[in-house]
Amino acid sequence: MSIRHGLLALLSTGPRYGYQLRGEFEASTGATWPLNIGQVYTTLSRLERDGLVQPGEADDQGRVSYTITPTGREEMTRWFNTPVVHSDRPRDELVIKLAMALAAKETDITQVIRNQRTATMRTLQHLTRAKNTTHGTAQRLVLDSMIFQAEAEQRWLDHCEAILKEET
Amino acid sequence: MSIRHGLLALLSTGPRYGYQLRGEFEASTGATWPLNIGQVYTTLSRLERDGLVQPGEADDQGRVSYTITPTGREEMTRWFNTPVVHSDRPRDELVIKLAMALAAKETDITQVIRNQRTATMRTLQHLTRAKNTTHGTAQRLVLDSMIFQAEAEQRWLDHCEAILKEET
DNA sequence: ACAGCCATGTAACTTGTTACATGATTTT
DNA sequence: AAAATCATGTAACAAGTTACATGGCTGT
Repeated sequence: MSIRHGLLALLSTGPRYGYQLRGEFEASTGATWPLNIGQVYTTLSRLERDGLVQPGEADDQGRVSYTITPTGREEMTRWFNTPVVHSDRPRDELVIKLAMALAAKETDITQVIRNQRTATMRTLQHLTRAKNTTHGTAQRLVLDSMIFQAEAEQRWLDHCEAILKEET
Repeated sequence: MSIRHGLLALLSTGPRYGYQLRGEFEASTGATWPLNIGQVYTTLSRLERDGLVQPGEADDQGRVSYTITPTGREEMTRWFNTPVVHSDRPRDELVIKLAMALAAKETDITQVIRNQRTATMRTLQHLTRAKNTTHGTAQRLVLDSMIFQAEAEQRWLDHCEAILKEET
């Protein structure tokens, strides 16, 4: 529900039309999560369906601005006040993959780990380089989060390799 | 595509029926990601539709075992050999939330951070306790991954607070 | 008799996502 | 004139998820 709530939060400071919303969303998250413009419109329709936003009249250039409703504002506040918990999160594909490699007695599990480490290493390099071309605090924090996560992943991969070696 | 590939990987060591698959999946991931039994059947149907598995005849107790096809085996190998990259991953709700709190000039952004830190702390305690009742390497590695991630999250939250204070 | 587990399956829904169609305006 | 950007929108689909219906078997 990230995009849904993200757009809602952007609308909380005033009406916007679709194209503006994409711009502001990407200005915050940067190249990390590009947002397909089509998705903005589908999401806005669904927010409207659920009574969280309301479209206005099209202006002289055919642009339709959406306004947040009181219900929408409530929902946004609820979102900000409710922490993201562990069980809300989607299944982590990498973790499933290693767990299944173990269960399926994949012979090459250490190779799977090494492939992943190489890829994550490359990701870390991209992210570090990207930090130099960052504008604004939000973008920077998003990048830092990715970096922290990638580092944790590297540590976990090392840890997995160590434990698997132990078990031999 | 975690469940899809996960079930495929389990089937790679021999035919299984739905209920067995859920059991083995949960034996690996533990209480971390419980798998609704209905989802096993919907996923199996979709795997069949895509030619990756094939159902056999129902046995005397009405159980239908699925067998992986050559195409399915290929797909599984491809999965294991392809590292999970950064851009495959779903948007991280917490990161979006903080980025949007900044963009929306949420006054209480530090409160959002503090709420999250408390919740993550509690998660960490649960996870640490859960480690004592863990059986098997896979379950242990899954839990360790969650712990590493939660710790990275704590560090990131501290980092965010520090940077926001700096900017005042 | 009844609770609970084993076992299968379907219908309905959500979010996310992309491909496509359409046209106005702006820049080169 | 052509290319790029601004701008809206729809159709179609994937994957995940749950609620529900159904029935057999097992233990108390």
